[in-house]
Amino acid sequence: MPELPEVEILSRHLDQQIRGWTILSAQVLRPRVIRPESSEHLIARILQWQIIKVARRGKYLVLELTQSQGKQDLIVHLGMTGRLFTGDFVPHPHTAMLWKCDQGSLIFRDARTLGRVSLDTTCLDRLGQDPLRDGQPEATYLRKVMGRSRASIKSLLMDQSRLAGLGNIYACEILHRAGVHPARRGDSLLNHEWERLSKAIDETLSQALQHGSSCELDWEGGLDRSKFFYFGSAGARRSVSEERFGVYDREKAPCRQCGQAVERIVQAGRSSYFCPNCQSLRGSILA
DNA sequence: CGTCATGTTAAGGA
DNA sequence: TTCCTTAACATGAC
Repeated sequence: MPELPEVEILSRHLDQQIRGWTILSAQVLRPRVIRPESSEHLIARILQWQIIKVARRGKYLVLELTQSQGKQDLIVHLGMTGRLFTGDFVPHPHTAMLWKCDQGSLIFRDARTLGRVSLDTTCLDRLGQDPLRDGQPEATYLRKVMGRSRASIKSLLMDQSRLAGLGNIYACEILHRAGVHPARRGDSLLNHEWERLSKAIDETLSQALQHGSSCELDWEGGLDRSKFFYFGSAGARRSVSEERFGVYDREKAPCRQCGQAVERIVQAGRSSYFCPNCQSLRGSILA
C-alpha cells in the first residue's frame, strides 16, 4: 500500500474516521514492528491520549495525540504490506497492533512486518520536500538536490531525504511520463529534463490521487476489490495494474505511447521498468 | 524448489 | 566521500 498517493488517501480516510477517538487500551501482537522503543513503553505512553488528527509526511502516517500534559505524535509506517484500518477485531495471523478506543478499534496488520510504529519522530526530520505538502517540486529544487549527484535518477527520485514519498512504482511511472531513462546520472540531466520531471511528478501524483479518491477502496487488502492499493502479484492485480500503470510491472507489454515493448532492468536491487524508445538515452551519461 | 514483491537500513567494496 | 551491490528483515504468491 505504501507510496505517497496510497498513504495520502489512507491518511484522509483515517482522519475522518478516528479524529477525536481516545485510546483506552492497546495490544502488540508482533513486537518487531514497534521500534525503537519497547511495546510496553509505547503502550504506556499512549493510553488515555486522544487522536486529534491524522496526517502524512512522505510515506509516514502521523497520528497527532493530545492529553492534558500536551501533545505527541505517533508514527506509523506501512512498509510493504502494512494495512491500517478501523473495524471489529477478528483474529488474524498478521495482526501486528491493535488500539481499542472509545469509539471503535484501529487495527494494524502487516504480513512481512517491515512496517513500523513509533513515538520517535526523528525519521521525519530527515525527509526532503514533500510534493503534496510543500507544493509541486520545481525544476530548480530538483536540480538543486539531485543535479550534482552521479547516482541514477531513479535512485535519486526514491531517496526520501531529497524528495519524500516516491517509491518504486511511481518513480518508474514518473520517469516514463517525463521521457527520462532511469539509468541516467543525476548530473547528466538538462534543464528541460528537470522541467519535464517536475511536471511529471505533479501529474502522476495528481492522477493517482484522483483515481484513489474516486474508486472503490479496500483497506484490508481483499484481492477482488483492489482497484487502487497495490496488493502485489495476486489474482486481480495483473489486469488492474495493466490499466493503471504506464510501465510498472508491464515488462514485454507494449508502451502506451509508442507500442515498443517495455523493458525491465535492475537498479539497486529493484526492478525498473521503462520504454526504450520513449525514454531513450540520447547519448547521455549512464550511472 | 526458486524468484519476486509497494520499504528501509546496514555492510562491504570500487 | 559517494554510490554501487548485496543482504537482511518475514511472509506470501506464483
